Amino acid sequence: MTTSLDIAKAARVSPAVVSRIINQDASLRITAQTRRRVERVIKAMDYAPNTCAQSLRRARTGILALVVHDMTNPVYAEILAGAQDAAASQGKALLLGEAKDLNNGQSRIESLIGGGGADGLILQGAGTALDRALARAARRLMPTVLLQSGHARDTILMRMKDHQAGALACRALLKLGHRRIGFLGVSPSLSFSDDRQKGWHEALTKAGESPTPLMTGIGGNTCAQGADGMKRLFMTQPDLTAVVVANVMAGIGALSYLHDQDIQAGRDFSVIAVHDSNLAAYVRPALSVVRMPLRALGRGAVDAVCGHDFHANTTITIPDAPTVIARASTGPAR
Amino acid sequence: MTTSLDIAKAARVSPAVVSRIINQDASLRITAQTRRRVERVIKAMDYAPNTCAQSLRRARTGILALVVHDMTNPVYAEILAGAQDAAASQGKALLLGEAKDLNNGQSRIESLIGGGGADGLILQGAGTALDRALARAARRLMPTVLLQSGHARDTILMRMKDHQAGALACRALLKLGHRRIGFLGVSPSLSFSDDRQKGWHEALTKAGESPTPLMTGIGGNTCAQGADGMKRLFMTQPDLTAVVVANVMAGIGALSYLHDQDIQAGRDFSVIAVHDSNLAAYVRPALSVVRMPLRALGRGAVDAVCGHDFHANTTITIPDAPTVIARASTGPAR
DNA sequence: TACGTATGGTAAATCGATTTATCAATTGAA
DNA sequence: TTCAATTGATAAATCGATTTACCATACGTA
Repeated sequence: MTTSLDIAKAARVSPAVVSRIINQDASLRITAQTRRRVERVIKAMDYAPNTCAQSLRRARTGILALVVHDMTNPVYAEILAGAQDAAASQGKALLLGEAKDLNNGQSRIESLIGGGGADGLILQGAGTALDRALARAARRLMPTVLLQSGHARDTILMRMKDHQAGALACRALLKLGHRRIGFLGVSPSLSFSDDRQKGWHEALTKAGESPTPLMTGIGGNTCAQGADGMKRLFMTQPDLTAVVVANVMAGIGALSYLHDQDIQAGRDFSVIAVHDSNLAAYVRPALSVVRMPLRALGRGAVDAVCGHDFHANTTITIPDAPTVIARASTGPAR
Repeated sequence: MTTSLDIAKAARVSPAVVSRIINQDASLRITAQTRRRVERVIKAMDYAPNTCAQSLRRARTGILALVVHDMTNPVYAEILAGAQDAAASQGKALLLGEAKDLNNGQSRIESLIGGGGADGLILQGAGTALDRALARAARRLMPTVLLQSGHARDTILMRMKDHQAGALACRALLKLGHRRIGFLGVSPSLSFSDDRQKGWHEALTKAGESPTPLMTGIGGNTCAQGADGMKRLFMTQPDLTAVVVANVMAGIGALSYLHDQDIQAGRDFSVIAVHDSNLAAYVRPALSVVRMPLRALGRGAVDAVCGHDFHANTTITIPDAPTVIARASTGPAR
């Protein structure tokens, strides 16, 4: 590898000059001639500073670690895309990890986080003991943001308006005349799912209904879980005419179950899910949704971690309001 | 941050001992007592070696760079997941980048790649000038793998059996009695899409048909592009009774178009797409597909990059054969 | 006693870039 | 002419871990 010393020798200057030119040190006074000479050598030898040496010296790497719980899920992929987007504009790179690969400090990403290999950590959907251990290890070293759920001292929790999303979804169905409206959550242990459920509960209550636990079920965040959840919910509560599904993938799964039962979504039964995805628009019947600011969430996390004003032990809620997008899977109650 | 010197002082040994204990140097002879003392201090002070210093000294980082062309696409997300999986078992971490964020060496991920911040590079769907520049910058420094398409000296091209996939899809339709079978590619500039088309072409020709360019169209890799492509294909070639779609997302889009035209997929018209996705099984009608070894592709790329036997300037084809999964979107020709 | 050989460690160079303090030479002013 | 200030750079310390070569001391043996 070409080093700054190689450049320095070839350009007949000291490594200090090379470094200061590359880093645009304004206090460096040299003749235009010398500057040109060095710049020409840098280009000719295709020199790029060794980033490890740089990071060691400067004590920052320009890398942010992001750990997610299943990157193949389009919903989380969207958050990831938002984070990547913001990272790129902040001049940072993203180190990506799967929560399931965490291994008590043995995995490479954990060593990197524990050993100053990243400038910040974003942890999505924290919940397990390993998540907690990672957050604990990171928070002393670098700004740490928990996305959507979880809590640990000295970190920021970043969330969306989940309560409002649940309420909006439910109100959209109420407006169509539905009264018996069920709820399919992601998982009861996840606070954001819980908040959506509370929103649903509140909207129903305000409308004069009395929601019961029997009207709720677990739909997960995959099509398979959603189909299964819909089936179970129907068994316990056959009189429902509509349902709020807390995750769009589960919503698509719910639609598939209805289709297989010859129940026509949008006419015989209504489904609305939380999170948009371009998929929701292309399944048939098209799935009505409450769009959430997923990209903004990812972006916000990166900005918070990079920002000079990192305030630990706070909760940040992305201000963008959830918006209802009515498609064919919702229709008037009969 | 705690350094090895801090540990050394607290345990009354030299930093050399600390390092050699942590790295399990077999040639280190010390009393069990000393070893315990050091280990206790390491644990008590929660010491983790600085990874930048480590990487600088050892000239390897334990990081692999992976640059993709749209991580929100479930198909590429699957490759990503395979890569992450293999990386984790190799004890590596993944640095993730979007091709669209490449910026002529200005982005952080490019500096890292150019400056030895990664041990290898995997570039998915290379095609643009920036892709080429990145591959050129990387290949001297580290093992570089191009996934699915692209070419650059001193790199490995890793691909799947795309020709076979196209042929299998087409043959599945032929077996159902279809003769007028169209093809919706991803983009003509992508070699893997082209190979699938060649497979389709060959299968049709062998069956005694004479495929023409008018029977092909562009479907991209999103639902929107697929719906649009299906529409155009119908306009130019209204006598088709079935179509092979080169990408599953585009396939879902095609289904949506058919639905909106009151054409019942599986009965009036058949659709089979390349790539499985759990979505394909949950749209209605369920989409028939040719499943490709996407995870194996991602895994293979990581293994190739990490392997001791990196042979540049070769093409590796993932041996797993594509398999047809017949669902409801394909049916007998009428 | 003298010599070889384990035993239990340590000293110091090194990886490559950054950065502060410093220095020689030149210019300008009094 | 002499002192101060500016110009155009450089020397050397530093970041933190790794690793090679080496060094005391104690032990066993002839």
